[in-house]
Amino acid sequence: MGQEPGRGDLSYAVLGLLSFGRELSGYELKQWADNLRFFYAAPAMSLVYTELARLQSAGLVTSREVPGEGRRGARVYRLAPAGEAELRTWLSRPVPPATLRHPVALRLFFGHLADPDRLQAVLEEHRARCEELLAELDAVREGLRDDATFRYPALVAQWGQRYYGGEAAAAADIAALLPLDDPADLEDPAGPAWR
Amino acid sequence: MGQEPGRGDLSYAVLGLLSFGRELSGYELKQWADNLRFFYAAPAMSLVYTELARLQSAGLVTSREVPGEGRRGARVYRLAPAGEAELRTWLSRPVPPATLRHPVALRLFFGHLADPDRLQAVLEEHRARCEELLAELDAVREGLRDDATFRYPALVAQWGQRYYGGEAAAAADIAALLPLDDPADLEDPAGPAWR
DNA sequence: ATGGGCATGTAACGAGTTACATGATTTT
DNA sequence: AAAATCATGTAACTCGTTACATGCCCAT
Repeated sequence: MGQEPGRGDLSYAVLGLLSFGRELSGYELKQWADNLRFFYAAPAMSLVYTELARLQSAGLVTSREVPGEGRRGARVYRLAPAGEAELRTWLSRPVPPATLRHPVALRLFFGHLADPDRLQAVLEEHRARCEELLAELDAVREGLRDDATFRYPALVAQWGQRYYGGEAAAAADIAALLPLDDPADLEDPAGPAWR
Repeated sequence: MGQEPGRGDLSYAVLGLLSFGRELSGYELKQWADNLRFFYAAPAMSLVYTELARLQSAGLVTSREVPGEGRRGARVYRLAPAGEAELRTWLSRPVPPATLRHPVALRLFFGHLADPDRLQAVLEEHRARCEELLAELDAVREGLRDDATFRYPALVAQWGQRYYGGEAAAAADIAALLPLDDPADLEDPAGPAWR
């Protein structure tokens, strides 16, 4: 009896990364999977390996040994027809709601307890982090450009730039509204600084 | 020896919800906690109860029985001084990175495997969901208006409207770019439809 | 020789969920 | 009479994580 494949989205992400026509080792697949970090939690190394084993025993991927010239050999995985079929049905199934865990927003929610300077620093840190991700996304898009195979990943990267650009701008605008000692700041339903 | 309090942010969220000066039962606290859903996963009912018990045995909250007139009595919780101190030190500690799990983006990433109509439907569904949340946030802000106690929560709600407004717009703009059969769509580094 | 990249896995743990269990009171 | 709301809790489980364990090859 084969291992059940995990049915979380991350499971399908691992499978999906094999759908671009490349054979990948677990190690390589993990590098690719790290690009998911912009919009989804990247799977841990250990998860990639356990997931690949599961997918293989479910018949969704095949693997073969590649003796390494010089370096250590590796086991590389390839998407099986059953795996592609599984991916297609996955894409036709209902999409779970997006989940966001935004520790900065959570802290802002309890801003009445925080040192105003600290709150500023938290927002600024967040803004800076978003700018970093923006730069990383630039690099990703640069690497994806001109390869039609990755049109959809490139589109997602483009979406990500918009997303993190928005986050950075929001952090800056909110920082400009603090400290919130004057309740009048909130009178305009759309807020004073944007819209 | 008291139970260790959980050290996840959700643990502090439960504690923080008692920092607005109200005494709350576990049940009531859960209603309040549901407002966190816009920017953080709302804790399950069962978590609220177990967390309150932990917080109490750690001395961060106190509780008392309230006999119910007519309806069933309840145990209500109040923030203890040690709990407020704990919240303040929490707010001074490093903020973990935001984590986003965006199943729609994940599916778009593997768009080359999907039926184009299905992809459109997924984006439209996401857009509609964002509009719903936008409306819910309107109601939340309406309820929070005029109460200076909740200035920061109101600010977060305002941020949330900006956030979900951006998400809805992005979903619509991306839908307009599909299907991605012409790689020329991606030639402009900033994208054709925005910036 | 030290550290980093390649390469693979196991074991323990954690933070949270869903499912289950119970029961009064109120509204439809 | 049924369904919703108020009210509280336990138990099982899931989806991951971090920590641990191993070992080769290459550059500094």
